[in-house]
Amino acid sequence: MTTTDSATPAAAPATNKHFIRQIIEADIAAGRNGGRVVTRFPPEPNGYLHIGHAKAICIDFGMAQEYGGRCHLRMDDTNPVKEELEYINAIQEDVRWLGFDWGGHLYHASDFFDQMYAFAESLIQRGKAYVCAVPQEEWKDYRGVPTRPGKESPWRNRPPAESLDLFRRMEAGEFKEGELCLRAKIDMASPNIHLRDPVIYRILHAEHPHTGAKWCVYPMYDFAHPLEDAFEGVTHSLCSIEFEVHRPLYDWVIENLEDSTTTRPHQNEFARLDLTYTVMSKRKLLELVEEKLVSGWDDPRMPTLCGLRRRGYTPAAIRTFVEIVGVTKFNSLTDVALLEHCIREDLNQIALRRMAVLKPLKVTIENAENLPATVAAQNNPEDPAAGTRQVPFSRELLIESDDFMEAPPPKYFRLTPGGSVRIRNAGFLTCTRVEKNTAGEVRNVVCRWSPPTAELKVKGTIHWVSAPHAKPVTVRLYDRLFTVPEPDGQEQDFKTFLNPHSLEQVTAYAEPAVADAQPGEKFQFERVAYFVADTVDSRPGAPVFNRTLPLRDTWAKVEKAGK
RNA sequence: UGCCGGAUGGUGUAAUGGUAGCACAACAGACUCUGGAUCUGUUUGUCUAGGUUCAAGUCCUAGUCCGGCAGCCA
Repeated sequence: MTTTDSATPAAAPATNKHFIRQIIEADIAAGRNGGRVVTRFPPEPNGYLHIGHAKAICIDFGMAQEYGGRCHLRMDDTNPVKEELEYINAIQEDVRWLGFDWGGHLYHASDFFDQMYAFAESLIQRGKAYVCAVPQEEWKDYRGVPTRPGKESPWRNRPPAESLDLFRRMEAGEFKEGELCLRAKIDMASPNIHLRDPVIYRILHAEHPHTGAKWCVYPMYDFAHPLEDAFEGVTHSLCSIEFEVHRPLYDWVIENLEDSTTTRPHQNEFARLDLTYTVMSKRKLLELVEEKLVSGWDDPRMPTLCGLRRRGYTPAAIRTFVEIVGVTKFNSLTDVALLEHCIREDLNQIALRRMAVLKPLKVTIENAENLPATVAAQNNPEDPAAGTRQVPFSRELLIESDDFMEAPPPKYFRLTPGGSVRIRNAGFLTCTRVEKNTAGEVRNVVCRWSPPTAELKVKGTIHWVSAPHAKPVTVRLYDRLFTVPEPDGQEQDFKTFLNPHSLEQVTAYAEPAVADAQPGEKFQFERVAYFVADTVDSRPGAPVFNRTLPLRDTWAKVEKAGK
């Protein structure tokens, strides 16, 4: 966690009354569940959270906040084969970083394994579930396909007492994985496959990260999820649209719950977030990590929350982004430019300004008699409260090599032979001559300096650092991870579209104040880009900077258009 | 070809029978000690065909296209 990300426990202000808000308001108005609003964010701890999860988090926690309710964080750990403790901790850190608080309401699906097991027995006793011995290879055949009904298992009408006995022996560990399973007895002819006697408990001889060796039978998602919601008193179970077809089963479980005192939760579905120039599936992100195409889950190019955090994104920007994107059932693809807009807007307000030169060119001042030793510079013109600092000045400066051109194109406002330019916070430079190396390259731009009071008419301002005072710092220039808007869904593998230039490391020369940057601190290197001091590789006095994203560059556009 | 969803500018969304609006992007201009920021303006849209109505993005009918569902994953 960084020092400058103040985790404001508030969602972005509501911009529109989307359908989830409408549903909740109608429920409150109708007095359903006593007008209470309880939501939950239920990640499976089998991977790191990404920007897509951020949408769900902002909705789940945001709705609870907005309507005076609460939101539970729940680890959906019903499959010990895939889940790990490492993820459980990372998930909590990420949700907290995003600015949300679950109070004392941290749950695990596994907290309710006893109750779930008891409920399963109850279903058996009521003839609503049975132990099935159809082997997995044959089950496909029994289940049928969406267009054709399935056929009933030969064990479907096994007496409850027999099923109960077998189920208890399953629980006792008497059977191998896959040998038996517990199914709900619903309707093998249903057009909804999820209602064709779905498996609700399976045998898994696996150590569970939370319950250890206590169980060898584990509930399936479709059975466990509605129960978790009911047991926790969740009123609004908000999830993504691929669960829409599961809703009848969700309702079946809830309706068969005998305890009428529990809350009656309802499931509502919204579309997932998808972004251009990235991939979002856990599988593909894992692939990038495992094949070392990125440095890890927190590589600043990754769309994971830890990656975005390390890249310099702020929680506020992500929350605003999610609010702007909105909530619908339409499967959309959001332009990553919108996310970039949100982070630019936030960073513009909060990032301290500094000067740093990425591709240095030497400037020598010929009239060195009356130079100031330092000049004052505002830390953030957008925020006067950020104060000012003194920046050392001298007769030898470094400027950006792009800021000098011997033969400038039209509308070039920077330094040119015989021309003048303003240097940020420190007066003006007028180029009197240049010195070149034997290859004919400009190595030194000799200038006459004029104080700020000179009021020279210039169109441009450039940044600079004093050469003898400059601190070399490592700077990582990150760019989009992929070269095409939709690396997914192409004919070729998504990895063929990896951007070979997504990371370029250079040494920049910065004003001295930059050396004191604390890990996680955010800056704008004026006229260049927003940067964050890396939380992993920075050392005291030797920060490493990650480029969050470049400043808008109108000149680059003009230049490109001219070509 | 079964079931469940969905379709509004390039992108994301709003309008809940009454002037199709907002944001991003793009483009043009103003301003500026960041070619940043800010401000102004411009371009571009209701999937199709019928119907109801004084009035339809919205309601009805038929179609088209897109997404999801056939793990003892979540």
